[in-house]
Amino acid sequence: MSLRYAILAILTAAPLTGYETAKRFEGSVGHVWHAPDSQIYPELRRMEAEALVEGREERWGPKGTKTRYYITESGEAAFRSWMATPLKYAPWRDVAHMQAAYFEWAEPASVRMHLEQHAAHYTEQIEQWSSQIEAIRSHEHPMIAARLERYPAEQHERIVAFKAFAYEGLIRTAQAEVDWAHSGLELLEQLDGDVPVAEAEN
Amino acid sequence: MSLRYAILAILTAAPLTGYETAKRFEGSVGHVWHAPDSQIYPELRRMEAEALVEGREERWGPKGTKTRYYITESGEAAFRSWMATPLKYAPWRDVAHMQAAYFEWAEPASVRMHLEQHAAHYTEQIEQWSSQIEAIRSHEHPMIAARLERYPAEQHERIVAFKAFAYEGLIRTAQAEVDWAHSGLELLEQLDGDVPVAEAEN
DNA sequence: CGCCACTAGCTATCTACATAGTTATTTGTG
DNA sequence: CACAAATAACTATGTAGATAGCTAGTGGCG
Repeated sequence: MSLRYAILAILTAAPLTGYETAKRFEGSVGHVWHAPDSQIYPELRRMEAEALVEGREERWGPKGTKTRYYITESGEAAFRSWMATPLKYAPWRDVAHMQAAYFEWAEPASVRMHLEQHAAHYTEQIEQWSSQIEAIRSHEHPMIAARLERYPAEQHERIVAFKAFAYEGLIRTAQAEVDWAHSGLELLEQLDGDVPVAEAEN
Repeated sequence: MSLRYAILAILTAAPLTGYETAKRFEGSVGHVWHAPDSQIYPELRRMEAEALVEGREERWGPKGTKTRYYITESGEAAFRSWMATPLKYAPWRDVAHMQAAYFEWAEPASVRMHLEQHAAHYTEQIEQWSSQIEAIRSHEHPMIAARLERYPAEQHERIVAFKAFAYEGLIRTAQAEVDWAHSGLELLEQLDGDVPVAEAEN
């Protein structure tokens, strides 16, 4: 159900075609929420059936047509109501930590590989999120620019502040993952001394 | 596919019936990995078909029978091979942070509710994981005790260290979530001054 | 002896999501 | 003009997982 609200959220900034929506989920929004186009097209049609969005046919060249989806009053209301409802937190499921609990079954070199991979993955995420924050704060981010144009100036501070805040949270948790991986590498050295770099299996 | 390896992991400590396996995923293991019994029974049968586990029929009272699953050589090999293979990190999908990015659509009281809920949720998780760590370090944890009995004393340190390490990672990230929520409450006060507690919708 | 909680095992349905296609049109490049 | 790349929209299949149900035997208690 969250995909629906993610779509409503980006449609509050600008009306989009299915294709454009999918591109958003591949690009900037994809750093926070990911969805393939095969989910987006049917979801948009379901949302239209429920009158949360309105699809308007547009000419596309001499022969083709495309549908641009506009958020409706009742779509905005649904989004607002979701924003006022407590989230339910899903039961835990984290492969990396589950696997770490059984590291005694891995070669020390594999443990090192996993921990280095973990740190590298989250370090890269931090870099991407950080550059998103910069673009948001400077209003250079195209989605933010489009959004700010639609809303009165007195709301701009809030809009920018909350978006930056969301990304800051992702960075905080990612940093905790990196720190954890590093502390794991220290633990590994303590247990086994200098561990060689793994040769990859597969 | 990860459920399969989570099951193999706990079967390395002791052979279990489907029912016992499901109970593990409700209880202590459930703090790291969750799965309902409706997934576990068919998965165990698939694993038996692939010879990763061996099911042995046991008498259960005068009339009933139950099946106890034992990990096989090839099951251990599959687990070890998984432990040597790099994980693939799934694309990001986090409802709480996605929602936070659009907090300008919520009443200040709702924002406060969400942030307080977020902090409370992860604070509770931290408490549960902390008590797990204590039980692991003191060898009081029943799963750990069973496991240590099966493995030679020189491996005990590794087994305990990695399990505690895994939980420490969960605690670190959860603490980052709590800190983030608190920084959000500060931001909210900065933007709106004193915000009243929300009345729940629904 | 009747009742109930627990143990045991299983099924059915639905949604979310991943993966991997297909078709056709437009637009820019050599 | 041929061709590639991008745009647009859609489908099909499979797995993971959530939710909710079912049947039936066991063992203890009043």
